[in-house]
Amino acid sequence: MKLSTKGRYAVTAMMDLAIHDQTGPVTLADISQCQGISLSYLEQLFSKLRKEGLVDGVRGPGGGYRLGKTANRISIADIISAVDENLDSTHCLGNQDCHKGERCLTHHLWEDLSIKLYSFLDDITLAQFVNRPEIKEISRRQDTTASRIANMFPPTLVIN
Amino acid sequence: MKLSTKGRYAVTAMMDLAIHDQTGPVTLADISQCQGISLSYLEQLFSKLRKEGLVDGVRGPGGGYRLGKTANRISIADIISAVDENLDSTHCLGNQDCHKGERCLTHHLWEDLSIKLYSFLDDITLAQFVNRPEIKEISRRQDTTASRIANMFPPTLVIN
DNA sequence: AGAATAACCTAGTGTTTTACTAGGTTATTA
DNA sequence: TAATAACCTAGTAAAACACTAGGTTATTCT
Repeated sequence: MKLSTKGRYAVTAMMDLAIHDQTGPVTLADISQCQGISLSYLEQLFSKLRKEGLVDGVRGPGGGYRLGKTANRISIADIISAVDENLDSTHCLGNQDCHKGERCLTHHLWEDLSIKLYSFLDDITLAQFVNRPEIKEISRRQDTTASRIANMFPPTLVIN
Repeated sequence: MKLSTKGRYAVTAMMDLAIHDQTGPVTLADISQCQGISLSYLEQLFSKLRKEGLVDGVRGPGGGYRLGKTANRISIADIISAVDENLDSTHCLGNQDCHKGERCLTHHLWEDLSIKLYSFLDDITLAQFVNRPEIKEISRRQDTTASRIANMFPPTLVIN
């Protein structure tokens, strides 16, 4: 389980899709402009998301991307795992010389932590973000100004 | 909140210190050999850990590093924050052109998730790993072989 | 049918981060 | 006084990140 800017890009982009799930597909050009990520980089990320079945691509005018499953079946862990290569090279590599055994000990402890973290992120779904009434309202109307939304969303929110 | 191999190195090294907290300081040379990380790289990581007060360095023969606080006051989040630069550049940079406001929306949603993740990792302390009876036994005796420990620690463990 | 759209694909590139090497100095212990 | 091990700095190879540039395919609208 790795967590970097790349994962954040993917998650926020998926949030965008989830918000507009009822409205229709979202183009990568829109996400690119809104979130300040290069179009081609987004395409690469979405290629991986698509291979994992997290999004569906719709070609042609009026097309874009939409969620590949319902929002409550897409977890944050799903998204991050999809874009990170995640070779998971945590398995004892060349540690046979560890006479006291601490290597394997800390390795197991880390693996345990890693599993707990994954479970944590796997229990958080896109639906938990989108099914809040304030957000539903925003996804319904398209003409909302940024300032109004900023008022509706103070810096700190509480999920669930 | 970033999570990478670097963070894992720091966490597992700190677990090592926690395990030997009663026994005495642990040298970076030992950790380097056991965990397969270069000594100088460890020194750089521990320089940051030291600046955050998470470890104390003991010079000279018989020296090494020990925990800077009690294990129950050192969280995983503390350790990861210490070694990652963590400029936290998630704050709306050049997104004023976002006419529909989705950028700020997803930004807040991500920030919320980020806070939840931090809280999660901040609630897990080194003590939770070390205070288990099996591990206490291991830290008591020094002659334990790796195979015996491997038997004591199946791949999947459950914390708390 | 033709033009526009937008997904989809590949190769290459600058930048940053990662992890390491190599050299040192200081403090402590035997 | 010699050995130890923290502590420090500079430089570097490799990987990951994020982007540019060029295309192709499928779909929709005129």
